[in-house]
Amino acid sequence: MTTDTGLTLRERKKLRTRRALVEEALRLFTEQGFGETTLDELVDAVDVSQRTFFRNFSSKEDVALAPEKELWTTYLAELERRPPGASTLADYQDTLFAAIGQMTEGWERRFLASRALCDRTPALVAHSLRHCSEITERALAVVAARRPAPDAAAALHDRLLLELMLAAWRWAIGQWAAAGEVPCADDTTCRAELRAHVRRAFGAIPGTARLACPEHSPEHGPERDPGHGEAPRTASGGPEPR
Amino acid sequence: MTTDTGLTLRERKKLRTRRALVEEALRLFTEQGFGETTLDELVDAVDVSQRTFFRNFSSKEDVALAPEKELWTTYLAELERRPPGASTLADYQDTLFAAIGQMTEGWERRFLASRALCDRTPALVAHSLRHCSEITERALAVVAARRPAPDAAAALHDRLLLELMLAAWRWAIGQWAAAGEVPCADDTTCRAELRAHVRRAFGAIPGTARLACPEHSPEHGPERDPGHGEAPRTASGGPEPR
DNA sequence: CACAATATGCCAGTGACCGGCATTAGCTGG
DNA sequence: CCAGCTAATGCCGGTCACTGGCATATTGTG
Repeated sequence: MTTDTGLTLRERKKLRTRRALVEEALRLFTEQGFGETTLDELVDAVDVSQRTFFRNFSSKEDVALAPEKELWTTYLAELERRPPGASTLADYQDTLFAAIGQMTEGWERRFLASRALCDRTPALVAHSLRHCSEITERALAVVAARRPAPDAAAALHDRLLLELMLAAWRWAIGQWAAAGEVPCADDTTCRAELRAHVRRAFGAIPGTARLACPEHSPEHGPERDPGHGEAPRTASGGPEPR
Repeated sequence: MTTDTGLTLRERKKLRTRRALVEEALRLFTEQGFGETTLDELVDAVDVSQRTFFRNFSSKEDVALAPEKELWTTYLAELERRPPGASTLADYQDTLFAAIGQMTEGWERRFLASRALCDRTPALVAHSLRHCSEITERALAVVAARRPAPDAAAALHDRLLLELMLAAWRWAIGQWAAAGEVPCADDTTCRAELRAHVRRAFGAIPGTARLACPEHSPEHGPERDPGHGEAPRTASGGPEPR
């Protein structure tokens, strides 16, 4: 948990309005919908001008996704701060947990609200995914800076591993949100449950990985019929079909 | 390649303006930028009203991403049409190749233009990723309909495999675009190169998969220092710390 | 206290997007 | 060939997100 000490008065003031905007935005969007809430309503409720809003957030979507951005900004900082590890899944998970631990109070509530909004609002999904992809690029840059990929294949591996992790993350928060519809007892247990979901999702990755290797037995869904009549013709490795 | 025969005159006319809009949009956006081109410029160039534009496309971004949508719509149709296979990576690749084969003439040129625009325009990235995620959901629904996942873990595996595939796809078209800056000799070879890139990217997935298994040796980046002093404490598999 | 640096508010503009309504153009049965 | 139907289109007005310019206020500093 970070605190505000060491900030100048002006900065604290700005931070206060910023937080008020996030809080009020999540409240309004949740109550009456994202598209149904105008910016004027929001800024009137917080009693600031539109100009001020746009100096704090780049768009209407931005404020709704503030909790998500907060996490990933911290994640990147943490990734850069940490000693260069092997950049494995376990490393990524550690870094993620560290970032989660640094979130300010009430973050889990805000984040869940933000996520629920995403589920209702396609425009928010788009912005969220874009943000994710930007994080991916930046994280890849960090990893590449300390351990340059020897060739294109290695670079692809790094990227796929990261995307795999993000997919697992998305799954985890999906599960978390589904279980968290009924509000948690308190913030601490709520956050602990998030960690548990993340652990579970990350733990499933090796299984998927094994599944992706065609040479290994699929071992999943034994009820399948491998000898199907009109089986899909094998495409990988065959000669170039015009 | 699909042809227009069997369509009524009205439908052909509509299709013509639709295509003209895509063509002109890609041209204008490429020449003077996405944000710098107003809708009025576009519709004036094609000589239709804004109203007509919005009956063909849901947004300004939509028209810029039309080639991408064309591919994935065909992909989904193809996925549903095909006999239920094992839903492996090879299946997905086959389906993808089939969809690529059905694209209309000049698709590769349009698609590359659209992609180049994405690289320049964050807003387009957002919409593109959202579209991808929608395709993922629909594809998962198709797969689940014919082979319901026995449990949550299996469902997660299905999802991760699909996301892995899409990540590989994005990588492949990235490579394709990079190589295709210098225009291809002709459309056929251009498309053949795309297939080659996809094959290569998909082929790399098992390697990544192996990498994601912690029990296997990393085998990639032997210059690493595994015995680092402040090694990250193991996170996966430990007892649940409440 | 004077002065510099920001933050803020106000305002007018631009452009995407969406309704309603009249008009036109392609379809269809006689 | 014509009348009637349907669907596509154009026109128009309105809403709203977002931007830039400029004056004002508030805070940090010597």
